[in-house]
Amino acid sequence: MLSAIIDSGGLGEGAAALNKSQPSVSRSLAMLEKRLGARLFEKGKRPLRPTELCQTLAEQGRVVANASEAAQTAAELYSGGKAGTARIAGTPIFMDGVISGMLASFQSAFPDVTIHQTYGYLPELCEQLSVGNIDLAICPVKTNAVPPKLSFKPILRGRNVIACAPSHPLARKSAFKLEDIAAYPWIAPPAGSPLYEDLRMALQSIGITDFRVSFTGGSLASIFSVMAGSNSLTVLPYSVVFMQSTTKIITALPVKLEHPERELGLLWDADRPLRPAVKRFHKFLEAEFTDLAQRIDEKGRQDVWRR
Amino acid sequence: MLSAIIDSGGLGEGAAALNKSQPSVSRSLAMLEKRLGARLFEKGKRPLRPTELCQTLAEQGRVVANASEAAQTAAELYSGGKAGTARIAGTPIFMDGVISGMLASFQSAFPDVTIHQTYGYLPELCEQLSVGNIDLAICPVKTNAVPPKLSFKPILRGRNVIACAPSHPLARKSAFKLEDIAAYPWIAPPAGSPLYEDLRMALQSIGITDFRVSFTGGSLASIFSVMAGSNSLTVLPYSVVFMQSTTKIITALPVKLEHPERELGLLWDADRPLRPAVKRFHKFLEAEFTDLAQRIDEKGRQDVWRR
DNA sequence: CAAACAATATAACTTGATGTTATGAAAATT
DNA sequence: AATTTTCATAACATCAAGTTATATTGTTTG
Repeated sequence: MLSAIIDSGGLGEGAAALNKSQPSVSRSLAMLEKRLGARLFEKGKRPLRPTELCQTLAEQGRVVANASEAAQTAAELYSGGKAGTARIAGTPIFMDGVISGMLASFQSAFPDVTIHQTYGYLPELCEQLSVGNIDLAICPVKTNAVPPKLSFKPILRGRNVIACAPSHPLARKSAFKLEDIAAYPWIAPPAGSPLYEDLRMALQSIGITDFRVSFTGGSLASIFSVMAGSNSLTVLPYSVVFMQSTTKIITALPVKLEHPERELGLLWDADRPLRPAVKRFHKFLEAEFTDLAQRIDEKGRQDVWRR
Repeated sequence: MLSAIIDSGGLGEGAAALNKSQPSVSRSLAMLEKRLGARLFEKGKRPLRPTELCQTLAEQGRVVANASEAAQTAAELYSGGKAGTARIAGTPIFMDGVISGMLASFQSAFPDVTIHQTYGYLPELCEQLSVGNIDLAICPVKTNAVPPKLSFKPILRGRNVIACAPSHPLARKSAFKLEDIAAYPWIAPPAGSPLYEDLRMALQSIGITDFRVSFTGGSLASIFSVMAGSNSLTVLPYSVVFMQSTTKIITALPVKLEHPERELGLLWDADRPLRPAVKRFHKFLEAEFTDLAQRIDEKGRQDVWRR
């Protein structure tokens, strides 16, 4: 109040700056003077002149006002989801292959939001969610088997493809027979992962039951490296392949695999209120994925399901 | 409040630290949470765990609390007269010769009090006081002619002596006749000063009417210098000579001069309330002078008025 | 210097945050 | 399961601080 009066050069204008009425400020001043037992503005001077004590107090007041304002903006940022923390987790391949790219643009849009990322498969994710260690999970889920007590929001239809390096012999042929595929070694996802099951199932669906696994257990980065330096094949979600379309590190073979009955989606604990930053990230992902889904559809029709 | 709760590790103890009741703090917290639309402490956890937002707000709160405390101590220092400003003025010889020494000890006792010192003679001092440019004047005043509208507090009886360097011929004689004095040149105080009148009057009182002025118009420091390098004499308040007794720069001749009908005293505007720092200085000077007066009396009886 | 103007102080009233004590509810501990 | 500790709620009192209307005071001006 004191600094407002001093800076604006009058009691009335100071009051206006504070969004208060003039009498209110006048009385507050009088009360403070009484409490201090000292004048804050010199008596009987009409361009109000602050006393020594008033200057000193006003200085501290400015500090208070600044901190108060900082607190308010902090609270607003937080409430708006523009600041804070979101603890997310998901299956490694999706996180590395799809989410990480979106994270980059989220971070540049909301630099004050801290993202804590961890990895896990469905059972562990559910556990972490209900314990409260994470806020949001991104995970493929069987549509008819959403875990109880958790909310699920599907964001992408699950569609797997056979992936290989762009330099792979099959990738360069315009057409090939399914039997040709069997000749190449396979990179298998980690044994416990749903993708591993997908791999078996997918190959079975196109008649391949006996396949040679040349590499297993690595994360996406390893898979990319191995694939680039060999003629290996693997099964990956098409979204992961799609996200790499600019880098030309990986490509999809035009083979129609059977769809697993799963959808990529967001999971969270229905009982826990989502913090604003989490909500913001949630919304962001949804938007990104609705956009992505459409682009995937188009490109997928061209490249993979063209026959 | 938030930082108190966090630091003391509990709502109840936090309340105690704030000198408030536990329910009061509890409710304030609840209201703030409602206003923010966000929790400040995690739900249903008994060692209360602050949320992210709470930590952020508590940080700003600490800033506010510190500034608030700083303001309080500043106000207390000010009210106690231990901080602030005192604008004082007085006749040059007294200020330089007597007050300056006391100022030193006042400053070391109250380092946060700023002293603004100026010089002037009675009419100007009165003007400055009533205009409000100074808070306190230290000045010899005719006891029966205290200026109207001003308060006066006498602090030292006016007694002038003939002063000279310790090396002066007269100072080394155990006894001398008054006629001997006439032989030496005189240092005269500034023409307008009361001391100049005193000089004339004093010499007249001991029968000297015709005297030679060798130096005039200088401040006390000049007078000391001139006196040290010559056989000059001058008339000074005994208190000024006394204050130099440790430095042995100057000494008083054992000649009884007629007392001027003036007393050194403090002057201030009765209509203006004295600021605490001024009051403090006022009190300090009074104490110093009651002490000084006694010591002066003793030493004066020995050295000057011994016959 | 009185009149006019502008700025501040006061009066009277309302409101809401914050204080209290008493007591209920819920986590944590034994 | 019982006990203890800790926090939340209820009911009420108080006071700072908000309001509008109006008086007072300091400054400016004809």
